[in-house]
Amino acid sequence: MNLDSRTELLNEFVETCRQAELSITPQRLAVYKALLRSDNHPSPDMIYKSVLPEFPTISFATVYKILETFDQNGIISKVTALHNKLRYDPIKEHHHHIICVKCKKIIDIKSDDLDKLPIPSEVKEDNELIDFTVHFNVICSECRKKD
Amino acid sequence: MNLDSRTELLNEFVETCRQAELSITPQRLAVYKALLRSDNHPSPDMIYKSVLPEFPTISFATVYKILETFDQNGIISKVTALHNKLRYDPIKEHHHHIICVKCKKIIDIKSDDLDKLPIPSEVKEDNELIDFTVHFNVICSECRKKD
DNA sequence: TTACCTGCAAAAGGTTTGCAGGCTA
DNA sequence: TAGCCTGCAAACCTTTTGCAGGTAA
Repeated sequence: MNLDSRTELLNEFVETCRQAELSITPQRLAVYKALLRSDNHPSPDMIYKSVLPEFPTISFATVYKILETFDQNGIISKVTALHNKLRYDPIKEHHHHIICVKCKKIIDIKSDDLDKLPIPSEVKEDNELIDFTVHFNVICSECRKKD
Repeated sequence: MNLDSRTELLNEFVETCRQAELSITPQRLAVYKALLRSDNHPSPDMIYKSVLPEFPTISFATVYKILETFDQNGIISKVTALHNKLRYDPIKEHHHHIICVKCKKIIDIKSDDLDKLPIPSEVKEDNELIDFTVHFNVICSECRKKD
């Protein structure tokens, strides 16, 4: 990432925090900078280690809380909502998933159109493609009712 | 699932086990039947609870081992390879992911074609769509070299 | 000044591992 | 019979929670 776009993103971050009424603490800034620095979809412990040199007193719990806050406010996002539990699929036919980000319910969808989606050349360039699925992240009707 | 297709799948299961030189133990059969019974992409503990009435002595570790074995032999599959660690994405532009199922490396892909994929009507029917991403599950070149 | 935020520590939750004994093929 | 499979228990790893003190606005 070049300097201009980093500065731009940092300004945007400050603006987003103001709008969301989030304090811009040194810890939050450090975590956000670590995220900008990263290029590999970091896990909380990677962020923690990356922040540690410039912030030796930060705690693991704080990193978790900050990341969750950022996610809640649309500043960053989880790569998958299904990170906290192993889920198995017995169906072998090619299909796709609707996933409720709140209750983690998973619904299958079959769609010929989706099955035929264009596979970008970079996918097969260096990798052995096993399969692909489209994940539709939603809030399901039950969870909407609860809010 | 109707009886015919259940019987068919069970026969297929037996055949797959033979080909993979897997013993067909009562425990494995019970777990497989529980998977067929399920319609909600069960987690290991859901499978465990589902098997328990007909198999009160089965252990949690066995369920995990059986599910892993089934996955390794293509009998079932994980809904996401990223279940064992939270991963964050700082990029807000719409994009998609190449995921190595071995080392869990994640690579971004941008593609206008993928962004425009047809969203099945059932997705928006009852749910509030937040976003969607295509997950390309691969074995990356580094991991292939290791094997 | 006040509500929000951090840091510590402990707990919780999910998954993996090692090993001894038992069962399938 | 031999090697694979199970069940138990403990360990491990990640994530969450409660609370007391500190800090941003």
